[in-house]
Amino acid sequence: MADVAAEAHVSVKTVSRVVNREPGVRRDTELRVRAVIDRIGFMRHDGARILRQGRTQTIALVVEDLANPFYSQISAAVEREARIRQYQLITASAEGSPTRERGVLESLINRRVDGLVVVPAGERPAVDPTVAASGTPIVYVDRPVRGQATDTVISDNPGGVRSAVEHLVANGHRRIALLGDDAEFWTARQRREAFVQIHDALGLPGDAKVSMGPHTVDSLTERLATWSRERSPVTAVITGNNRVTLAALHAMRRSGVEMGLVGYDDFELADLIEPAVTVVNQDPTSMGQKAALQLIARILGDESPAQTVVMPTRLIVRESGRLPASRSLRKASS
Amino acid sequence: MADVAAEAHVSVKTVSRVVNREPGVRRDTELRVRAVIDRIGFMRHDGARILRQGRTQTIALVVEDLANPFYSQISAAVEREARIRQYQLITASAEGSPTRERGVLESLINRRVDGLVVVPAGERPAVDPTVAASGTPIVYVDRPVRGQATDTVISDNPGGVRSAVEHLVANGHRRIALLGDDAEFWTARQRREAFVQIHDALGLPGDAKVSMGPHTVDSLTERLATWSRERSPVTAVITGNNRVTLAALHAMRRSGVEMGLVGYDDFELADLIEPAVTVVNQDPTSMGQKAALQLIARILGDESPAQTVVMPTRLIVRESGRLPASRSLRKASS
DNA sequence: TCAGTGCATGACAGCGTTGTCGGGAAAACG
DNA sequence: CGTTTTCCCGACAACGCTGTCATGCACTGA
Repeated sequence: MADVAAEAHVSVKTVSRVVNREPGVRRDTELRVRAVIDRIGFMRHDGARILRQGRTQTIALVVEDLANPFYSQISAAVEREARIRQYQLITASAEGSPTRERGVLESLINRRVDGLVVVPAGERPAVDPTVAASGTPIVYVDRPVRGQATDTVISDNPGGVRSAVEHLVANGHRRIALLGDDAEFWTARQRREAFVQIHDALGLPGDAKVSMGPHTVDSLTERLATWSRERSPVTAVITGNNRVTLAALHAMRRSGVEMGLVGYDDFELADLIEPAVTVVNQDPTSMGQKAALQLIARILGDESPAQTVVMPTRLIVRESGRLPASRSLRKASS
Repeated sequence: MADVAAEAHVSVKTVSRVVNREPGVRRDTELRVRAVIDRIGFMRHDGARILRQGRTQTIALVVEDLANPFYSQISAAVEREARIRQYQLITASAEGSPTRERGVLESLINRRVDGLVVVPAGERPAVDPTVAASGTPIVYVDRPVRGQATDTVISDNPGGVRSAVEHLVANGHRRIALLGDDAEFWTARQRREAFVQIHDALGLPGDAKVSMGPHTVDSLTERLATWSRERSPVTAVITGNNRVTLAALHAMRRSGVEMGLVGYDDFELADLIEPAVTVVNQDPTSMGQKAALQLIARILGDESPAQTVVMPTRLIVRESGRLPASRSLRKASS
């Protein structure tokens, strides 16, 4: 900027004014400055600008695994909202480790990001004290965090589970089991509790059968085989998220057991496998968008009380929820 | 930092030394400083540090659509390599628009990111002049860019297409067509050219049939119907990428035509749909990793000539490449 | 005892901007 | 024509940190 100033015979401040389109520069001076800028290819150094102004116009997103479609959709949505509002997005993944998450958060706060969208890793005692102390606005997504009230966007897990169970029941299933993901995850636990509660509320026979992860195709194959060999066999399972659904589908294919299935999380091609998989769809795009908007509102000074937004889920009915018998009927008639 | 210095009765420089674990601080001074740091919750302001040191320890990734699994895998890989080496990753999406891409790049350079990994959008005349002028190292992924030599990581499109065609031919197919994506994409064009060339080289009957995108399920349904009604009908198609594969699968399901299929890009559950889809697998994770490593090498001063890395593809043989007849045989015998 | 050596520490400048303020010239006004 | 207002513009400091260099002190060896 000093170079430009020298070349154009003005002060750095005037160059600054031109670059930022501030008023108070005569037309011809502006043109002169612009000419020099173009000639020597000057580009404003935003680092210095940030240091001076105290705002980074950057938000950060911390997730577990960017390659998981659920998170990548959230990520795409957050990036989009941020970009539209002139914020840049730093994405970081904690790979599910609270330790790494701590480090990542610290580093982001050192950078003075204006705000954070976080899918908290594993079990956490409370809002991270580092973050809390920094005063950086933060919005949690998918899983809440214990401790003082914070903005949170989660999806309606009990509602989703209920819709799944009710759908199976409506299709004649009575012995329904849950294949949850690792109970370390809050969502997995919440879905488990909802399942047990609804199972009992509906007066389904026996105790609610639940198997929590982590699952492998092998372990699931065995599990399903066991369940289907019981005196009153399980006829349908609900899978706790996209990972489990995938593994369960493989296990079913391998072992040949035919069970009803409702998966948590929609996925591409769910309608093309046989039978087409009925799912509880969470809307990660909306969740990401909602979180980003809420965060930016906070950054812009919104002081209203912390808010927990519960996003509705939607049951996408395909075929896997029917009784195997009725599925064959459909096939024959089509 | 000044506050800490005052409280601890040392100079800011000493605080700086402690914070950065520089040598030359007596043990007791260090402890005193640390105590103050903890007490008042000081956190280093990396913005200022960056301004002083000239290095941002940040790289940026520009892709088309973060929600597309192909890009989200690249993104996850780049983030991982970056994080391991203490770089942060800014992710930005250009949504396929060269204009937006220009803006995004400019903004990233203003931030003085240390390097860029870019999946260039659409058609581009050459290396972006803004970027070129800034001297920021850049690595292109998935598609090269015309103009001066630059580091590029692409996958072996001709090889991938050849393996697909050969596989289909080996399974008895002769009338093979290509469903490419939008010819605006370099990869789509390259795969088309490879297809035509191999088609002719193998002496397959007739002209190589090609239909480029953008495709919809509707348009594909019609296209496939037309092809299968010809005097010598097309018996197998190759789809140009994951998007097209998905649409084609839906179209096939809807129209009931039975054709051989080899898809470009592997996808989850490809093995569970009926018939299991044979694919040409590119390895986005390796591509992202390779690109990140190359970029960081450049940042660290690697001056060797620009390099184009061609990543091999791998044909994952499942069932969709067989002739429909032999597929039924398999089903009956299993 | 004195010069020489090494270590711990501090003063200072400067990274590239922008906010504040003040000054001078031109324009407007009485 | 003198005075006030308006408009442009520049000087300067400061954002928070770190690299350089200087300083002072303790210790060593002759």
